[in-house]
Order: sequence, then C-alpha cells, then structure tokens
Amino acid sequence: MLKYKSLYHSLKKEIQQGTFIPGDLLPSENELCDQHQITRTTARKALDELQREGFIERLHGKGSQVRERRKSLGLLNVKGFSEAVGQQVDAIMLQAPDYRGWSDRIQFPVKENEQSASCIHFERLRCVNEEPVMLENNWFASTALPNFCQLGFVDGSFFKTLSQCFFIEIVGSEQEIRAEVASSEVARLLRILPGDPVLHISICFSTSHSSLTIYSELYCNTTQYPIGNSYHL
Amino acid sequence: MLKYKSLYHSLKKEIQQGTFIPGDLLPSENELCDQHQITRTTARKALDELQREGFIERLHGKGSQVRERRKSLGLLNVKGFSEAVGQQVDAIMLQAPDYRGWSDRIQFPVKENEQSASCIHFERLRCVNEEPVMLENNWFASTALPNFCQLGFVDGSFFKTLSQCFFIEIVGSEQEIRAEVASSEVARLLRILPGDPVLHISICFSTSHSSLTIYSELYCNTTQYPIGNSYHL
DNA sequence: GAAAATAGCTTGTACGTACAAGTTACTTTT
DNA sequence: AAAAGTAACTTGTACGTACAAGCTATTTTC
Repeated sequence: MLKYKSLYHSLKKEIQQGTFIPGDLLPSENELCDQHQITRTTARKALDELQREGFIERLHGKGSQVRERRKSLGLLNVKGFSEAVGQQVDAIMLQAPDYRGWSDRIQFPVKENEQSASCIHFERLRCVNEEPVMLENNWFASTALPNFCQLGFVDGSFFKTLSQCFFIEIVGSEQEIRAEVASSEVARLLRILPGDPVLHISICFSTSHSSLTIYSELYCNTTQYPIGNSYHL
Repeated sequence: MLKYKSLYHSLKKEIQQGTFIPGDLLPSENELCDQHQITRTTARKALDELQREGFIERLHGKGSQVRERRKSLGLLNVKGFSEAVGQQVDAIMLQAPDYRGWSDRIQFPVKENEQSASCIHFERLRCVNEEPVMLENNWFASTALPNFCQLGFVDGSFFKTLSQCFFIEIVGSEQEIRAEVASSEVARLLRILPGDPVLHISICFSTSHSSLTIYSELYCNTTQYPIGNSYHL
C-alpha cells in the first residue's frame, strides 16, 4: 500500500468512526510525519484528498479541522453509498449479477475493447430507514472480474468488493444529471407516482484496471434526501 | 499571482481556446518546467488541478492528454457557467444587484457574522442558443464587496468580476441537488410547463475572503443539456 | 492594566533530488 | 525477418529543505 493512501484511509476511518468529531483538529502535519515515518509532502497529499472530499477543512496557521457533514446522500464525488447519511442504509438486490448483452440504457459510449467482451449487469434498490430512495443499475465488462457472478458482496458494497477481492480502485468518474418524470417502472420501485420528478444520474467510473469501466444509471427520489456534493480548495 | 495558479490558468486557457485539442498531449512536465522557470512539484500541482476538473488525463509513461469534454453544462465542480458547452451562452439580468434582507430561500445556514450585514441579491436567466436553461439567484453579504451594485460584470461573469475587481477567488463549494416540479414562476421563466421536472441545485460557495460566502439557488431545465460533473484521480 | 512585541506553533508555496515504473522507438541479437 | 534487449523519454511516489504567512499565547513595554 502506498504511504499517502495508507494515511488517507487511516484518517478517514478515524473520522467516520468518530475518533475525531466535527470541529476537532487532526494531528498537525509534522505530528503525522513523526507518527507514520513519512515526510510532510506525503502527509499533505493524504490531507489534500480528505479536503477535496469534504472531510476536513484546512485552516492556515491553525490546523486541519474535521468538518460537519450534512445529511445528504453524498454521492457525486464519492465512490459509493457508504459515505452517506449516518442512518440505517441497506440495499435490495432486484437483479443479481449475470451476463447480458450491452444495454442501450448506458448513456456513455462503451469503449471498443469492452464491447467485444460480455457484459455483467446487476440492479439494486437502495433504502434509507427502509424507504426506497435510489434505483441503481450497473454494467461492466466481465473480463476484468473472473467469477464475479459467483461471489457475494463484501459488506453489501460493490466498490468494497472490487477493492478487497480484485484490488481495483475507482480513480475517476464522469456524471450527467437530469431531472425527469418517473416512468411507471421507476415509480413503482421508488414508491412514488408515475410522473413525479426523479433525479436521473448517469455515471461512468474509470478504475485502476485499464480494461474495467463501470457504467451506472441511478434514479433517485430526492424528496427527503438530496444528493450532496462538496469541493474544496 | 502564484506560480502554480498562473500555469494552471495559462494551460486551461489554451485548452479552452483550442490551442490544444482533445487527444493532444500537453508539453511534458519537464518541458513546462523549462518554459515557465518552475520546478516539477509546481508544474504537477497545476496539472493536478486540471486533471481534477476533467480537462486532462494523465497517462503514466506517456504524458498529459487533453480530454474530450462532453456538451453538458459542467457546473458542479466548476466556478461558473463559462466552462460550459462550446455554444452561444448568454445571460439576461432579471433583477440587478441590490440590497435586500436575507432571503428565506437560502438553503444553507447563513454564517452569523454575515447575518448582521446587509445582503446583496441578483437574479439572472442563463440561455444557450437563446433558449433559457437556468434560473440563477445569488445572495451574499455586502461588506466584502463595496460599491458592488454600482459596478458592471466583467465579461458578464460574476466570478470573473470577483476575481478581477476584488481579487477574491472561489475556494470551495457545497451543493445539494434535487429533482422537483417547476413552480408556475420558474416554469414561466424557463419556458416549460408548471409541473414539469426541474433540477434544483442549492450551492454555498466559500471564497478566499473569509467574510464572503456566496449562496446560490439554481433551477435548470435539463431536457436538452444535462448538468455535468467529473472527477479524476 | 492595556497595548505592543515576540516566540512558537500551524499551514502554504516552492525549491531540488532520487528512484520506480510505464511507454516508445531504436538497436542488437538470434 | 522476428525477437529480445536497451536507451530515452514519460509520469508517480517519496524524500528533504527553505521560507512565507497566519494564528495564539506569552512576555515585554508603555
């Protein structure tokens, strides 16, 4: 594991677990250097990442302060659902992973080297406090992930499974966001009325594995939980 | 001007103006160092920023490649409308900047030190090819920007005005995104029907001036142009 | 006692170096 | 002619140093 990533994960974990609460100052850059046997350049790279994702605020002359996180679904900068609201979150698998042809519902052009491979697809319904809030479809080429369909999800998280079973990380994403009227199918699953507005997000995730791109299609009921996004420095 | 910001702006300008087109490789990091009399650390900081905003892709062992930008409104990571679609974009001022009380339409808690100041507000309608696509409301404390109401906008851009007249830069933002039904007022301005879905974005921009926060409220017709967002590394 | 100076911390920018690792084109070997 | 090796580029990580600039608590001065 790279040194800056290791520190980044370690600090993020401590923030998420409540070791540091909003308002707290993290150890200073020099202290982190001593604790982890790294240089300030490396420590700052980890803190840069935490800042971009909105976990901390850097105060010139003071330190790195843990930020208050709003209760939104926090999805746009983020690699999944797990960094979201501090509430009971779960997922219902509507269509378990299986082999299909490439769907025309994918809003991004599928890369050529992937089109020739077969496509794995799965569909889930995300719930907060047992209320459905997001319908999620994912497509990707089967080549990079042998035996994926036989595996279960680590902690119910697709991205954790990618990381822990295949050592593949998300390194970027491109998204398009629209407000649309719910189709009868989407409305039924999200328990809203056909014609109600839904947030439609198309995402194309690039990963550390060059032949794996993940194409996602999300429909969100934002009545109770808006989608959040933050950006710093 | 800081060295890394200067290089960042210079490269971004060249990409936007078409000096480098998608697929081109930028000068290598070492070449940029020679051209601008800086070290690789500084050059990389500028390239990091361009990468995060989706302008370039870094190819290990090859170089920094200019990315294909999709024709979306590209607003979420971005500081304004200007980085958007390569089409005719303009704005109609519906309510010129003037002093008002703090509106209850602001979706974020207004900071205490700002509440005591008076509030400047303006409203604009953004158009692409003369079709209205976004209704924009902005609020901020008057203290940081003396005589703002008397000034015109530089190139029609609020953020350019902040930068060039007041030397204030956007350093972060927090956003909440919802799909809603258009009110009759919003529908009339966006030339859609009341009840049609609109994308509702609430933004809170933090700036390099500690006593200036900009609160924005956007309503978008995403039928033709979705809102785009990208994230890399 | 109040104000000003100071010392010691913090983060921000920028310098320079070294080596690992990926890509490419050329050269050598087979 | 094909394959293997190599040299010269590229970016990625990490080291270490220096000074600027912001914050805070203490000390000194008035």
